[in-house]
Amino acid sequence: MQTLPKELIQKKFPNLEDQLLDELLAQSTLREVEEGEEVMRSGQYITSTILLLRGLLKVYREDDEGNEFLMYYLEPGNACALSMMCTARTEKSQIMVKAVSDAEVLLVPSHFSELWLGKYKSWHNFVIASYRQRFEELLQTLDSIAFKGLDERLVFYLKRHVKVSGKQVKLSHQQIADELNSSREVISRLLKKLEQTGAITLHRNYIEVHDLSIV
Amino acid sequence: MQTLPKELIQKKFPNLEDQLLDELLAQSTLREVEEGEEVMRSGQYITSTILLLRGLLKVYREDDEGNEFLMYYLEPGNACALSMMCTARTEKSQIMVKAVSDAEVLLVPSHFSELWLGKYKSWHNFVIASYRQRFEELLQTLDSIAFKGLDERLVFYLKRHVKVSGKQVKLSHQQIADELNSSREVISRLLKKLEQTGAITLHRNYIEVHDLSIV
DNA sequence: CTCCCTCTGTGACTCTTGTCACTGTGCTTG
DNA sequence: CAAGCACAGTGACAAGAGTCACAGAGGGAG
Repeated sequence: MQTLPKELIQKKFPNLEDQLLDELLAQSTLREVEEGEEVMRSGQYITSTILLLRGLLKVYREDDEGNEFLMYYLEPGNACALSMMCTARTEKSQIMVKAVSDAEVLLVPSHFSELWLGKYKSWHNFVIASYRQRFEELLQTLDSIAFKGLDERLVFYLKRHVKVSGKQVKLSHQQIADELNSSREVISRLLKKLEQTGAITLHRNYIEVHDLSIV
Repeated sequence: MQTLPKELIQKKFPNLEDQLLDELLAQSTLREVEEGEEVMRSGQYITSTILLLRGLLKVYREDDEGNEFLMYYLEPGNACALSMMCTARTEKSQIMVKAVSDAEVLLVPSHFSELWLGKYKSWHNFVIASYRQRFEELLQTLDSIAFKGLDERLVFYLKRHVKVSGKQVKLSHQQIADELNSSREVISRLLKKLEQTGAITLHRNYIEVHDLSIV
């Protein structure tokens, strides 16, 4: 546990009212997570709303057979919408949140998260805005899966990665395949094609993105 | 325009507070839609939140090439979560809401919908509950597309249909294919297989569902 | 009853994606 | 330096799904 400078939270979540910030400081706990660590695991009981202060998180969907795919990223100032839906989720398919880089998250006990919905206007605005934003992103992911071939999905995936982490994509083909719920060989082939168009350059363990709009 | 009996709304939306019901009566308009009519069309500018009083609606996702697939159903007492996100949606991919049966919808101008979020606790609870419910359903749809083959998706589709409309599925193979974003021949073949297991019986223009749990 | 149109069934073919097997390659570690 | 290992490339094959062509079958309209 570290000290929680109010200014930091205020900076990342500028729309929350002052009194709420005080309650946030009082009731929530700060957690530091390391790169690669799972912030939230499938099947786990959700007791806190997750607010991201620093770092980058990935949110995956998993099924009961170990398959997974990337739904979207969370950046500082975002909240995990799914952690706000503390309905009793007894389904098989579940959510996994993993830290892409070292990160700091603020854990708000669900109890307060619910309470504040009625108490603080800025909180319920924030929650509704979060839902909307995640809904939109989820729809985009859904589109790409439902309507596009794997080649286009790969481009979509790379574009999104570039947006949050820059043009040096430090991932192996296997990792990309996992996040697209595909297989390594197929991804290798498609990446090779992309390289031939000049959109990317392949290296060992990382990909250099030049221009994905030309594809 | 018909008269709007307050009792009817109260019955379908039991959690809305009394004063809000009065405002609802005052500010919203009732619209009757016929079977097959499109309540909301792709690309259209969304100016109202849709509350369903009677009938059954289907919500589709469409892309720019005319492809579509069914996201979920709306039943009386539900609201179209997407119509609540009146953010400027300039994307190509869009939403379409179609009436499965004759239906009555209540159109609440977005202005009031937003206003009430702060004014009525029961309204913002309702909105948040709607988001959650749709989010859950969307995730289920996403799962079936991402992780399952077309055969399982077809079963999922039929199950959902049975839940909202009963065991007499009055749809042609072509319609089903469209809603799964597939093709008629493939659906015909898969249905034939299902019939051979005894789960369903095929007729002209409708399917009789016996037991989909055995598949 | 007959014509016609829509719906359904089926075989043949293609394309995409996944799987298997194997090779090569560069980094790391002893 | 040599061995080992994860990563990457590639060909061959299989399975799933989409497309094309066409044949029946059923129902409605005249």
